[in-house]
Amino acid sequence: MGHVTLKDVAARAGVSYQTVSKVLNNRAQVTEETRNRIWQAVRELNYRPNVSARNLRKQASNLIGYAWHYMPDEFMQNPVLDGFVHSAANAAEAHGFHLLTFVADGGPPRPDVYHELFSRNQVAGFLLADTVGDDPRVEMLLDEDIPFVTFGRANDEWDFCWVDVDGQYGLRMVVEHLLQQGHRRIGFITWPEGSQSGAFREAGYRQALESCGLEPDPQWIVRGEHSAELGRRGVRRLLELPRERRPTAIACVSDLVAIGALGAAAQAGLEVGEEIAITGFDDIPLVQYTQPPLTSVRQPIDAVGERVVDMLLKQIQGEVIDRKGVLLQPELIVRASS
Amino acid sequence: MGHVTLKDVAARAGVSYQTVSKVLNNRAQVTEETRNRIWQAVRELNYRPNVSARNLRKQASNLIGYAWHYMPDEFMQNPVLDGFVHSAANAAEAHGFHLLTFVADGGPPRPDVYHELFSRNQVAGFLLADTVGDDPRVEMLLDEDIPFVTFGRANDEWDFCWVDVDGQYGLRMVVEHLLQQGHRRIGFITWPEGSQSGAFREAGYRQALESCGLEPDPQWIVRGEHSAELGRRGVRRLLELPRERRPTAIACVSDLVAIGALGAAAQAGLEVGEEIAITGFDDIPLVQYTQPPLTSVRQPIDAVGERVVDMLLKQIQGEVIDRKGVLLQPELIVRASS
DNA sequence: TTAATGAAGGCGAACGTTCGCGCGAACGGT
DNA sequence: ACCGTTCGCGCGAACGTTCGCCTTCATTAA
Repeated sequence: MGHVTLKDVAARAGVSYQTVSKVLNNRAQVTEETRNRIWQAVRELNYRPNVSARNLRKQASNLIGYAWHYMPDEFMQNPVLDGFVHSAANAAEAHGFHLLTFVADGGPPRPDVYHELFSRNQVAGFLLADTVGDDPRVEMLLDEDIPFVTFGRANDEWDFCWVDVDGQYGLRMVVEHLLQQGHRRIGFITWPEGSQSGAFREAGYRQALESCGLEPDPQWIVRGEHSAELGRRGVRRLLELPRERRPTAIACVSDLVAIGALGAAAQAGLEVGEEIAITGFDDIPLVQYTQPPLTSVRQPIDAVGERVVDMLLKQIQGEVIDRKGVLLQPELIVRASS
Repeated sequence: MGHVTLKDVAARAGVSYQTVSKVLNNRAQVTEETRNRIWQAVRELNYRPNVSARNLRKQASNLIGYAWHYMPDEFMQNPVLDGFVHSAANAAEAHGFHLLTFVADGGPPRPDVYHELFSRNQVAGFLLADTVGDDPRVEMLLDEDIPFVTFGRANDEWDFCWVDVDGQYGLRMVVEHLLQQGHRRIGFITWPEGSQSGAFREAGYRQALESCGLEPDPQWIVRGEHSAELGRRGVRRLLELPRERRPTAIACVSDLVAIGALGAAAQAGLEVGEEIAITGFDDIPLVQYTQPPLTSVRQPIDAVGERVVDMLLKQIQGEVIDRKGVLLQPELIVRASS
């Protein structure tokens, strides 16, 4: 048989199909007995509501759009984002929503892709990751009053919902840990200026040093595009410094960078964890297996997914959001590299 | 203003709304002039069709389900699958379809998740990756006559659509290349018996050796679960063999395994590429940057995505599929490790 | 007895499309 | 002038829901 509809169920239960609908949605005043009859018919016929019909009638959608920002030239996919999508999808499914993922090569997708999806009523809102400072997508979504939540902050002057992990706190923990290990000259290999999360992490680095009365030598900071190569280059450059200014510990802005750094340090004949300390950020699964295992900062990625979906669904349902920005605290994972 | 519907467009163009629909779907007999009027009204009002209404009426869906099989404990995500999803999503979008991704922790999702999604008319069909031999999902989908295509083969006795990369050919190329480099004792580090794609690759390994008159020593084959650790263990074990039986080249079943092998060989004081050859499979982006860069086999992943979507859409539209199984040929990428 | 109350469930309409049929006008041929 | 044909477009219906209102009937209180 083709599709089972409300009418089929109603016929079998001996009621009108609208009543069946009400029972299924718990907004019915019916006797216990008819309710049971209806549920039994539902089970016997294996009825499943038609999503399109429901969405059409309710002028809604049970889909959440997420642009999967794929970069084939990137050396390694971003496990943090993978974890984010996964937890967000899980959280959404718990509320009867699903993730519609669309893709874009190279840069982030153009705002009109979002607009199109929304105005066709295909999705009820969006989740954004890797936003940039003045992200045109955020601007458009805000303008058009389309529900969305970002993972990561953007332009501070815009008033929208975001969830982020406190990178400043994360790096402060890292550096405080290194200081506690006795290190006094601590390098930092990071992204170019202009990166917002880079700036937060750098602030944490400086803050920890300064609260200890130390001023970071400008030469201790090496910048470059996100890659393992940056880590290698950074270590080489830091090791070239004269002995009395040479860092004994190096904090890296990400695990990927730290992996490069690990390699370069080993190549330079240094035993990481003994003669030099190296740390990462993100705690990707790989770093448990590096030689030596890497000290890193774990992002509470499941919590991020839940909060993000929670806020988005509230927006979609038109509720007021009490706290538009949510900052979650990461966790320091100390391993043998420091 | 709220949503612009066909009626709004029709009012502005001075025609009935059904005519607008026909014009937009190119099934109208109308004068050039009214067609233009209608299109102009569409543009002026920025009309976008309502997906739910369309799907409801057409008894269809513009979504393709894909279960994103996430394994947090896995050391490294699978870049091949990422590439697959990306290319499939791209191909789908070119035909007005989108990917609905749902998730499952640990193992593959239960068949009833698929069934549910389909019977609610949420999706029109499915894409499956990492299928296993007697995959219960495949069995169910076949039983229920739900459109789907798999990336990778399953039980040979079932008659369904699949696209796969010829791993046997891939490993034959690898081993032939190694033979050509003068190697005569070639090891193979692979997955446990029972893995289907493992079996194909192993067949290629054997075939190449045998066509050269060599018989593989059983000790040259090391098996274990997919991990970098397997590579390390494999190399150690192979290097323990007496000198005259010790392989001078080692083919690994995947890049991940090869990365472990690379590390263990270096640790044993061997210069990879000179004193020993090591190869991988998949050509993940990372292996361009290993020390030394890894010889690998590149899967034609874009082609896979396109074929898969193509076959699925044909099924959805009820066309007959001429060739149910498609085997695509990979490419050998020779780098310094061999 | 009667009117008010409330519970149980039916009914009509609407959400925005697509699709087949039908109708009037124009047109060409006899 | 008449008839068949084609063109251009309108009309009604249907897809499967949800939602508010209405009807029916039994119960209760005055």
